[in-house]
Order: sequence, then C-alpha cells, then structure tokens
Amino acid sequence: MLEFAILGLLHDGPLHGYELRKQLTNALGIFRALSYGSLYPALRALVAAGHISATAPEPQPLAGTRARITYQLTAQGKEHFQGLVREAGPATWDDDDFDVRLAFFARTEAQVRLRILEGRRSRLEERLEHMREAALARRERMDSYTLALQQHTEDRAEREVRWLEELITAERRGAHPSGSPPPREAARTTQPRPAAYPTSSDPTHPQTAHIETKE
Amino acid sequence: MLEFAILGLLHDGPLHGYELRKQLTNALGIFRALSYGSLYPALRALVAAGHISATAPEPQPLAGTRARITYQLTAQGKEHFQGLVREAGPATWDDDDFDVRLAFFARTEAQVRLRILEGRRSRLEERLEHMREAALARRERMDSYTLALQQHTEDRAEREVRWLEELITAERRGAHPSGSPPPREAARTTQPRPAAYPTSSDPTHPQTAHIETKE
DNA sequence: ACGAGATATATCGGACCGATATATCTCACC
DNA sequence: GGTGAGATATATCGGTCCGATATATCTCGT
Repeated sequence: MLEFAILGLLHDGPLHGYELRKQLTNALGIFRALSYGSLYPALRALVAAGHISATAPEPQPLAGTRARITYQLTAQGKEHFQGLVREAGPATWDDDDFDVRLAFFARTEAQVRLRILEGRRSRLEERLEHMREAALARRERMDSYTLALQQHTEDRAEREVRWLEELITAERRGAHPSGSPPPREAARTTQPRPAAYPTSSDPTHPQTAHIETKE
Repeated sequence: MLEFAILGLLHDGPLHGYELRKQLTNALGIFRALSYGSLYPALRALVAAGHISATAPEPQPLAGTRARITYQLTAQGKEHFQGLVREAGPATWDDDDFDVRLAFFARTEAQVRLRILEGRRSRLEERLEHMREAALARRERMDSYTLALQQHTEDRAEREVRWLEELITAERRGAHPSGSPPPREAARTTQPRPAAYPTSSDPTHPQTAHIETKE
C-alpha cells in the first residue's frame, strides 16, 4: 500500500523523502503520520526493484538545506503502478486502503473506480448489518458508553454509505475526473438534492463482488 | 493495547481464545478483525506475566467442541489493568486506542474518562485545523476525488467533535457509569433500515465550525 | 458416507508505527 | 557573537498487529 502511494505521488514529479512524507501525511491526508521507519525502507525497495531511481545525494546542497536524495519514477515504475491500480482486490475495501485508492482515482480507469466504490459500499453494509445484529443480541448487557460508541460508529458508517452512493451515481453519470466535481457531502445548508440515492440504473444488486464473510 | 482489551474483557468472566476474539471483534466493535496471530501470542505473554491464568486443555471436552483453553483474570491482572487504565497518555487519543478505551469506560474513573474525552477532542481539533490549512494551500491543484474525500473526512471529524462535546457535557454533569445514559447520537433506535435520505434531526448547528475551545 | 462449515488453537512473514539518532542550516534573541 | 530552538533531511530498531495458512474436532444436511 505504501509503495502504491509512493508511486502514485511520484507521477507529479520527482521528490525527496522528507517532502514525499509531508505530501502523504498532510496533503493527501492518508497515513495519519507516516513513519520514516516505513518510508525509507520502502524507497530503497522500490529503487532495488527498478520502479524508481534515486539521484545521488546532491554534491552541492543549495542554500538552506541538507543534501538530499531525490527520487523519480521510471518507465517501469509507471507500468507497475498501472498494474497495481487494476488489481483492485478485497483488500481495497478496507478503511486505509480505500482512502489511498481514492486519492489516486484521477489515475484510475472509470471501470475500476466503480468497482472500488461499490466494493467499499458492500463492505460497509456488511459491517453495518453485522454490527446491528451484534448490538441487538446484547442490548441488555451494554453500558451507556459502549452504547454511545456503538451508535456513533453506526451513524458514521451510514453516512459513508450515503456519501458513496452519491459518488457512485456521479460516476455512472460519467463525471469526468477533471470535469464536474462530485457531490460535496450533501452541504446540508438547504438544497433538497433530488435523486441522490439509488434509482434507475440500479438493476438489483449492482455488485456480485461479495467476498466471503468471516464468522 | 491488545493486552489492555483482553484484560478488560476478562473482567466479565473467564473465556477461551476463540470466544474472546469474537467479543473483541464483533461485540465491542474494536479491532476490525482481530488476528489470531496477535491474540494467541498476547494470551501467552499475559500468562507468562501472571496477569491471567490458563486452565489446562479440558481433559474431557464437552459434547460439541474441541478441547479449549480457558483464561481468567488473576488478582495481579486486575491490579495491572487498573494501572493501565490510569495511564491515559497521548497514545490514547489515537483512533483505535480511543475506541478501546471508551469500551472500558465503565471500569474507568470519572476523572480519567474526562481526560481521555478532552484529549481526544483536542487531537481531532488539531487534525481538523491542519487539514484545513493543507487544503487551502493546494485547493487549486486538487482533483475532484481528492476534494470529495477531503470534505468527507472533514465532515466526519466535525461530527465526532460534536459527539465528544455531548459526552463531555454529560460527564461533567455527573452522569454515572450505570446511571443515566449519555446522549445517543440523534437516537434512532433500531429501525430495520432507515432509508438513505438526509436525516435532518440534528439539533446542533448544521455547519459552522465552532472550533475555538482548545485548551 | 461424505463434505461443508462452525469451533478451536497455533505459527509465520510482512506491513507499518514510534522512538530515537544523526547532521545541517536558519533565525530569533540576548 | 554566541547560543539554542526549530525546520530540514536521512536512517535504524524494536514492537504491534495483520493476513494467510495449517491443524484438528465436532455437527448437520443430503
């Protein structure tokens, strides 16, 4: 996943480790606080694999900075990234992975985008159903804190499902990456927002993805 | 963290590994899908430390199950847990850790509860501020997907802050662990599947980030 | 009688974090 | 002019937890 993110970011131009980390942490918001203990080894591995190339530590550091090593994508790395993008498997529906995938949607084919969004939605719906069952089964023995947490988590999941629904609708309608912007979280100031939920073009159950549910 | 959760759960009575995992994963909702690769080693470590004790694999397995090893809390383990509960440090404000802590609030002193809730709130507020700055700095170069994600994440964080605010208020008012229940997130108890439309039952201000109350 | 599936314990490699060490440069402040 | 806080930058290490996999036993439907 980290390697995927690095390759994705380097599409925008060469970067050195420190800056790369900032982008991944702050800018993209993915990786709450990416550790150098993950980053530098990953960079070395990518160099070893030939997916990126490293410039030797700058001989004459420009004013204001220590010598740095700049990394850039190789042709092979670009290819590898495209391969990874297409491999949108079950792991992709997970919380962290999903965010990273979404961050590089602009470089992802529409077909794959839809698959990821729908996979994520199914995943959340499964989780929700599961949560509700479990909650029902022990609603007696729950202290108020657990209950509060349970409800907040449930609410959050429901919201995300709705958000995904909007993204999916927009996607199907053919909103281009740099064209019209996807919905902005229901801006609940007003605006009834007609037809923002499932509707036509939704045969039955859109996806058959459905990964084996554990327990 | 895992050890903390195990010790916490075992307060309710002895359990064997398989069941313990179910409780941690499904019931408490913490640990999306706790791995046995974490659980069993953790159990052994806890036994070695004397915090829990293990019954030898049942000599005569009752009908219907394979022989199992049952674990129960020792007096020392109980003590250790109390020590951990009081050590509510910065690590506690993190997403996963916070959920686990909250799950055992019923066994946590009011003073510590408040500290955790407020710490969590500050953390979220910092993160929010940081996100907004970063977003502002590169609002030009953001594709629509990144923007959508950014906004959804922001919205989710705002909501959690509001939720925390309610919990904190309730806590200060002195809602006792087994007494009056804390606020329940716009209560919508059960209800099979509340169709996906914007619930406008939000009493608090819809938008407007009132993020000033940092300490 | 047979296989699918739940119950149950266990191990292994790998991904990522958190703390720490290190070096260099800038800038505020006294 | 000296000192120290803080940003920039690379690096390593131990630890925690995940994901896949192996194993054995019992139940139940067909």
